[in-house]
Amino acid sequence: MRVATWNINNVIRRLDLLCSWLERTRPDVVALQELKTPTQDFPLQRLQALGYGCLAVGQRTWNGVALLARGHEPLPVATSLPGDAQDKEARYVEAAINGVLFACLYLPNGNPQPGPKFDYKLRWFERLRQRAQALWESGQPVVLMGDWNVVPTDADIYKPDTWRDDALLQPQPREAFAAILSQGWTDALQDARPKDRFFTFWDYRRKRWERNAGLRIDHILVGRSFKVENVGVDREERGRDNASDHAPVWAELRPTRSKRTPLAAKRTNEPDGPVPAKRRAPAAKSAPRSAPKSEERPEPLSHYNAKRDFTK
DNA sequence: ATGCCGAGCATCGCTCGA
Repeated sequence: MRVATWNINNVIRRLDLLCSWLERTRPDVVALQELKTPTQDFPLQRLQALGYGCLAVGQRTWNGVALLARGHEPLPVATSLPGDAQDKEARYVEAAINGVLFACLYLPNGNPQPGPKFDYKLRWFERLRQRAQALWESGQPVVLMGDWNVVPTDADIYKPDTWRDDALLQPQPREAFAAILSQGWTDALQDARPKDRFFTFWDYRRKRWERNAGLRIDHILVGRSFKVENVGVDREERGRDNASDHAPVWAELRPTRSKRTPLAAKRTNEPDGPVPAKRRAPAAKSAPRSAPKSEERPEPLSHYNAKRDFTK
């Protein structure tokens, strides 16, 4: 299963680029952020024509998130992040797709800091931490992906000192990101290719793309039901005319366990954390990089996901 | 400290993003 996240920076303006990328790379599930369009203006028909079911949560001018699923209609689970009924910004959507729970998130940027926007970022991050904890404990197959607006370490930016006062590098959001990872999630890019340095965002200003002055702020976090087989950043998308300032981040995931294992894990009270190697499925060293066959995917859990409201 | 780019809109100048 190939999953991807892309801050598209206006889905209407970027629609031709998005469709071209979908046709070339054929991801199974895509998380989009910064749609910058009301839900009713989301380009549903163009994406459906490419075989994608869509769940969009839009908003005029700013924000907006969507989940796209090739050959499936995403089953809505949540259209906002629990924990603050006053928060009206379209930054979170969750759906069950072919038996896997996907969250698409657009974390507040937080600049300038300190200030009310940074406070909002920290509160939002804490709500996300609690949500991620609940999803981890559900035992379901889960993938969290989006624009997290956090540079996890100084190795994830071209020159940290020029950004030292920026909200993306502050200790508090970095600690919040680390706290979510410590629940047991795998940071797909970091885990699969720890020696490589990836950037996912290059500011339009100061020729930062031309200078490869980038940041890694778009992340795919994978639950214990999957092994990360391959990852990448489609950098060429950032270099195109009329491009978003972010590039797509993708990961190839392979189920690690049988369809019953999440429930078995709950019965045995397995503690949170990485799954011991002996309990993983055998490493698929010779496995092809293409998407797994349908019979290798987890059993659909729609009967479970569709009826359970995770927002309560 | 500022504008640098790209975009929206209470549009020809401001705000926002990151």
